[in-house]
Amino acid sequence: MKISTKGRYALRMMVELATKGEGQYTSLKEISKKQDISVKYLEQITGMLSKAGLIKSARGAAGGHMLAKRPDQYTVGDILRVTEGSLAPVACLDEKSLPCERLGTCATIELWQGLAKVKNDYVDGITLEDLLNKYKEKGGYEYVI
Amino acid sequence: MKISTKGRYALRMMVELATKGEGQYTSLKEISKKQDISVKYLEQITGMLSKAGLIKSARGAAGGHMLAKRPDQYTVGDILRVTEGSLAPVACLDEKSLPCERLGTCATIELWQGLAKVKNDYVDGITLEDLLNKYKEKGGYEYVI
DNA sequence: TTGATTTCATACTAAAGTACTGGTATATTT
DNA sequence: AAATATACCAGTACTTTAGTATGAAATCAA
Repeated sequence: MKISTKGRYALRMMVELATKGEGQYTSLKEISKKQDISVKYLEQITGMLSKAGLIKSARGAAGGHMLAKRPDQYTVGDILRVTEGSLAPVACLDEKSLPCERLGTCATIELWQGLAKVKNDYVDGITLEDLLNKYKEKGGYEYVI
Repeated sequence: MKISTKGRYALRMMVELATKGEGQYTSLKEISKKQDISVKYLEQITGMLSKAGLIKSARGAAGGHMLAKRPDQYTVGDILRVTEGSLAPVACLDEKSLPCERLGTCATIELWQGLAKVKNDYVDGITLEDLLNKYKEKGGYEYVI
């Protein structure tokens, strides 16, 4: 019942990207230093986010990654669902899952549907901008002139 | 981010125990048949529930398991926290965990605390009796005269 | 054009967690 | 004593997690 490092690191990386001005690329090397996560592992995460269209990436010497939208346009749910897969607490609620044969007499399906809903509603009520503001508040981001 | 079989089976078993009158033992053999879960695996789950005081168990020929309280006295959260451990989405929120060294600048701790709260509040708002009623509604429990 | 930098795409691996099964001991009823 | 039933401890196969390793491809600067 835990969020994996993929999802947690993805949020930390997105916050880091959000500290940069629009149209500016940030390299994984830099994020790796600031967030203490290996470049190689970050690459896997940017792969997911890039494929899902959440970030734009550019190769080469001056390349890196940048947000595809403004920080307030991302919810935490958007980012977690890409990196963690569905937030559903049971497999039978996943989109790709086969219908459960116990569904007819299942006493708990509404329970799980409800739990999925409160989780999704909660993470969709918080934006990347909210996280960025927390980060600034706590001084994790040094203001640069 | 999934509930494991331990938690799911525990709920199904508790519902099955709840169908029985007060003071009446149910054997794992019977639950195993009705819920199609191996007796051996159910043993592990009853072990946890028994240790936590959620059920009373008796060995011997007429033994089995029974609820320690009325169905409306259990929340789903009570049962899940025993079998799944904490519902916290990140390890640093677990009681026994060491304090996170990143806490000072962590932009996401409030996010995880909030998610833990909505999850716990939700599962604590549903009782075993609610599940039992669903089960009866759906005909999973045959009424015995 | 060469070299440095950076992403992209897989493959691999060690450790941990999940979902069980098996065997023995113990307790109770008949 | 025999049958029934849980309790407890161990083992095991499988999957997932959390990375690391290798190398190719693209871009830019000198």
